[in-house]
Formats: sequence, C-alpha cells, structure tokens
Amino acid sequence: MLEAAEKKPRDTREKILAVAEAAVLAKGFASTSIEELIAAVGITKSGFFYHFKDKGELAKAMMLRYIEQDTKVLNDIFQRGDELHDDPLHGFLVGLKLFAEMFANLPEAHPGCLAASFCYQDQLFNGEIRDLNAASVLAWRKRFRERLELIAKTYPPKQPVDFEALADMAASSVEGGLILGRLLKDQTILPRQILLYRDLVRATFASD
Amino acid sequence: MLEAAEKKPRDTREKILAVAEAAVLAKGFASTSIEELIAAVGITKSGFFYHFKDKGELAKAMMLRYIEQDTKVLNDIFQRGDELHDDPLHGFLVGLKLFAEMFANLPEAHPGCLAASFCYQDQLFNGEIRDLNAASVLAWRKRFRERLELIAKTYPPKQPVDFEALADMAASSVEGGLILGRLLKDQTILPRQILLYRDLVRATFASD
DNA sequence: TGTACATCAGTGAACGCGCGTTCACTGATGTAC
DNA sequence: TGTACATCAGTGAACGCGCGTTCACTGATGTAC
Repeated sequence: MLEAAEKKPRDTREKILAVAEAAVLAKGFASTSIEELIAAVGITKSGFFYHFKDKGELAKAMMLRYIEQDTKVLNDIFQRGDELHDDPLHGFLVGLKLFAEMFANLPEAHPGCLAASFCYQDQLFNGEIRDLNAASVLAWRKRFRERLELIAKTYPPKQPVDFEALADMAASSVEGGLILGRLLKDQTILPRQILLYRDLVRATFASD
Repeated sequence: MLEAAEKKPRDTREKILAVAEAAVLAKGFASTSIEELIAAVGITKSGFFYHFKDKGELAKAMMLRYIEQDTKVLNDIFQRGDELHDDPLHGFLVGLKLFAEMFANLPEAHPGCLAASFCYQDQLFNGEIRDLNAASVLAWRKRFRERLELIAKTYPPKQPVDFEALADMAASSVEGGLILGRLLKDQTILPRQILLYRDLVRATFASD
C-alpha cells in the first residue's frame, strides 16, 4: 500500500496547475489563495514556492498550460473534420459540428475559459501574461482566417466578407456561449451558439 | 469657492458605484479594495460603510445599476431603429446597425461587461446577485426572441430556426466581442461582431 | 564498489502588510409642535 | 417663532485575520570519479 501512490516528478506541479485552474475559473485569480491550492494538493506552502517563485509565475504557467491544451483540442477536432470530408468548406463544417458536439457531450458544464477570466482581471498581471493571452487569440484568428480564405477560393462569396471578423467570431461564439451558459446554468447554449456560427459560415459561402 | 461644489444627496453613493465599476472591470471584484474607492471619491472608510453595510451590498448595488443602464441603452437604440423603419425586420436591422455604430463611436474602448466580470468570479457572490445576473441575460433573451418571432410572422424562414439561440447570440456577440476587443486592444472588433450577427439575422429571414 | 557532492522536492516557522468590519461619536439639515 | 428631537452623511481609531513571501533547513535520489 505504501508504494501504491508512486510519485512521478513534475506531478505535483501539474496537480497545482489543475487545481488552480478550476479555482480561478470559479472565483478569479486574486481570490484563489495559495493556501487553498496546497491544501487540495497536499503539500506545504514552501513546497508551492519551490515550484513557482511567486504567484505571478503560477499565473504564467497556467496561461501556458491553457494555450497548449487549447491548441491540441482545436488541432484534433478540425483535423478529424478534414479527414471526414475532403473539401475545405465541408471539412470545416464537419469540424464545427464536432466542436459543438464535444461541448454538448461534456459530462458536466464546461468550467469556462481562462483567457476570458484573465482578461477581466488583466490589471493583476504583467505584460508578459497579457501578451501570451493576446497571442492565444491571434492563434485562433489565424487558424480560422486561413481556412476561410481557403474556402473562398473554391466558393467565392457573392457579397464582400469581413474575413477577420468572421474568423474572430469562432472564438467570440465560444466566449459568449460560455458566459451565457454559465449565467443561465444551461450547457446547451454553447454548442448551439457554435452551430449558429456554422450556419453563418455556410450562408456566407452558399452557392445557391 | 467654498459653496461651488454643491453636494446633492446620493451623489457620493453614485460616485462610489461609478468608480467601483471601472475598477472591477479592470481588476475584478476581489482586487477592488474599499480603500481605493474612498481615496478616489474623497471620503473615509466609515463613510463608505454608511452607504453600504458590507462589500456584498456594494456588489448588489453595482449589478442593479448596471442592469438599469443596460436596459435603458437597449430600449433607446432599438426604439430609434423602429422609428427609422416601419417593418419588424428592417427596423431591427437598423437597430443592430445603430448598436454597432454606438460601440464604434465610443471615445475610448468599452471597459467591458459587469455581468461577464461577475460571472467569472461568481463564487464570491451570494445567490441573490447571481440571480440578478441571470435575470439580466434572460431579459436580453426575451427582448430579442420576441422580436425574432415577430419578424418570422412576416418573413417565415425557409429552414427551421433555433430562435432561442439566435436571440442569445445578440448577447453572446457582445460578450465575445468585448473580450476579443480587450485582449487585442482593438475597438473595431465588437462592432464588427455585431454586424456579423446582423448578417446572420438577415440571412435567416432572407426572402430571395 | 564505495564515497563525496549536487540536485530535487520539499518542511516549518515567522514576517508584515492590507484588507473588511466595527464602534462610539459628530455637525449640519429637516420636521413636529 | 422658537425649541426638541430625528435623520443624514459622514469622521477617527482600532480590530483581527488571511494572505503572499522569506529563510534556514532536510531527507531522498542522482551523478562523478
């Protein structure tokens, strides 16, 4: 029994980050105390400061972890979409459907977006963290904008399109859907917002 | 000079709420100290506790004030839209245009939405405040949903429409646009998101 | 194979500061009779 | 018209608690020779 809980190095650090993310999404960064994190993880305060030199470094590590996970999810989903349909538009539409389904099938409500949480408390953080956060939004913009412009080559839209705004609307729908879903305690709001975004993309490139 | 600054009663309370809103949108509720508010307003701490029995009552008053202002803005804008075009669809489209223009013409970036800020720190607040916040979203839903269903009577959509989600998308676009605009420090993002929402509404009821 | 040293992943105690809250009190204005 | 009292909009000092941070120290594991 004693050796049952084998400890991998870096394990504690990851546990701190996971617990911190849940707490920050529920109460905000300032109200998330180091005290409660170490209580949940089972170390002492000094143990925390071994992993992070101060609370600001915790914030930075949380942001980096969030961006990494976020990128991976998006890559996986939209790669699958393209595997399922060999056309830039329809592969994208399948991807958006999968994206919506992923949120619809979560066992419990999505806890929220760390970028949004940090955004509404950004005066607490240094420029480095704010830059990371901005970069994560720009990554969404780039990903979706490139896809939209690729689609436009095959399906030229009849009316002029604000590609940048239409690309941003992917992230915007997620942020908006998360907030409304949380405020109304309704898990279906977010996936339905994404499906509406999908409708708009389809209408934009409609050939009829 | 001494009587120049004439004090109206309730003036101090309103000043506290205005200063608090700006601070909360920048740093979050927990990091907004009573100390900084009274320094900005020019009273003592006891003066603050004369107006609010504790910090929770400040939060509640902020929420109530926010909802009131919010309702007034929406009423004005969409009433003007209907004055300018005597048709449920086109009056609404004009209203959305005015709404986007309002955000585009702000002298500086919109500071953000208190509902969203509170949402991402909701464990700090009691049920009463969370209920107020949920009610404010439901008011948006009701307002837009009723309008969309009115439009549908004159312009029956060719495909089935998720009216609830399409109504929610108004608030969702604003929340999403505010977050992206803030993260990228780009004031144009929010109005452009609203114009895309307008495109979707038009496409939904398109008669061609 | 044994020894010396370095690194890893923490412990335990103490710190000072800022925060929200309380309490007794006050001067100016409003109201009843 | 004057007096008594109540209410409004605060003041000033003190409080205790929780928080982030620091510092000296430690036992287990890894590495060099």
